[in-house]
Amino acid sequence: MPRSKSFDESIVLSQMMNVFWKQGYDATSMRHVEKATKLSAGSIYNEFGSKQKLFNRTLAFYIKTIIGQRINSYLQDYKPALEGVRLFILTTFIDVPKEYLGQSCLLVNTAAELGQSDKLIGATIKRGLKEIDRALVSALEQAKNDKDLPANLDCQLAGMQLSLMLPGLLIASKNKVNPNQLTRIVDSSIEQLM
Amino acid sequence: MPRSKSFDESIVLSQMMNVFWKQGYDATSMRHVEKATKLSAGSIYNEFGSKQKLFNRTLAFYIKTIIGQRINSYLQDYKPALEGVRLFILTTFIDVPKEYLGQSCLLVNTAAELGQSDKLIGATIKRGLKEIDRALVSALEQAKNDKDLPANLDCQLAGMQLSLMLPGLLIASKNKVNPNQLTRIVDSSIEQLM
DNA sequence: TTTATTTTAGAGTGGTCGTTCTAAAACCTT
DNA sequence: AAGGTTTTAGAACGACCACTCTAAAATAAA
Repeated sequence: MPRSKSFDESIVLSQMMNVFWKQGYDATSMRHVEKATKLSAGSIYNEFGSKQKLFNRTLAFYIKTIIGQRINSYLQDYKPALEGVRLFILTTFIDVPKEYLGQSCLLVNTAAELGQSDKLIGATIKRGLKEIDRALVSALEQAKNDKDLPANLDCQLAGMQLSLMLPGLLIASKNKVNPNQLTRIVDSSIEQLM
Repeated sequence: MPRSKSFDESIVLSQMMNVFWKQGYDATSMRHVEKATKLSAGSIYNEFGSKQKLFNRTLAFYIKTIIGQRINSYLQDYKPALEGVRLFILTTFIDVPKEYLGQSCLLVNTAAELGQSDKLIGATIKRGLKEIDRALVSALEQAKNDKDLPANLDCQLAGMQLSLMLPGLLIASKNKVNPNQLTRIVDSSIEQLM
């Protein structure tokens, strides 16, 4: 009978997530990955097949855990729903868990870095972006039901409008624009929906 | 007396611009640059010193020419000013000159790819972003003077809000979101200022 | 035409990339 | 404990990276 694996996959994925998140796809070499996971290249290739597939798995893991958790916290049952929307957006660039601070968002980073140039990864990106969008829209609809937003608001449009701000917020925050200023922009964007 | 150079700098810069614009900084090797400019590595290093400096010069050239031209066309004396603002934003993802189609914006791409990780280039990015912001704000102020925007509008805030949309629009457009939908978002964002 | 100076082409540098290979170590069943 | 199988570590692979070097070609003054 075979020897059993010595590593826990979700731990490894979360270690890889940190490396890719900090440095991006291209700038992260397999040497970096080896170091971060304390596995050797052989084991990694055995398990994941290629750097591309490895990254794709990592990105999917990120969407499921990091983004999924924020969706759960702020866009699922948060009351009032509109405040949840606000917090969801703000937490893209403030109140980031200490260990991830300044790393912005892996999904958006990747969307900007790789775009549709890589088909496999591109599909994962698209799925992630759509997930955010859907959650935002449904939270806005909830807020509309709660009479916090006007009855004639096009939530689909408003949701896309808000999700469209995320990349800009991340880039601005990366370039050291004052977070208070960014918060004011978010607040005023939400107010304009009312 | 020395032999004179056989190339025109602004032609070379515009050739380099195309390569970097299409592929990004990391993905572009000196071989690519050699091929695009039809110069050899030696000449390029003679003239620019390093890949980093070369890219920085190219990015500055892009800001001066491509972005500068769009600022001139739409944010300087365009009447009505508010329509100029609208067109400036829309032309980030539609009506792009054929030869640049689908390349999105080199400045924003770079801001996302390199962020503040490279100091030299980071400074150029910051300068470029600020230039766009300033031009947008002053066009909004013009529109306010023309009574197309309410007198109590905070143009500074509104300008940042609009410029913050640009990265998101580019990423969405890169990921094949319907341009008509994006146009509707831009229009509704501008209407919300009124 | 000669001479001084610069630009040029392109081979060559050491280093790092993603990936593969190999053989020893580790594990589970019998 | 022995045998069969897998995982593992780490060396090794060819390819390509940014960059440098060298010597020939090109130029413009004398």
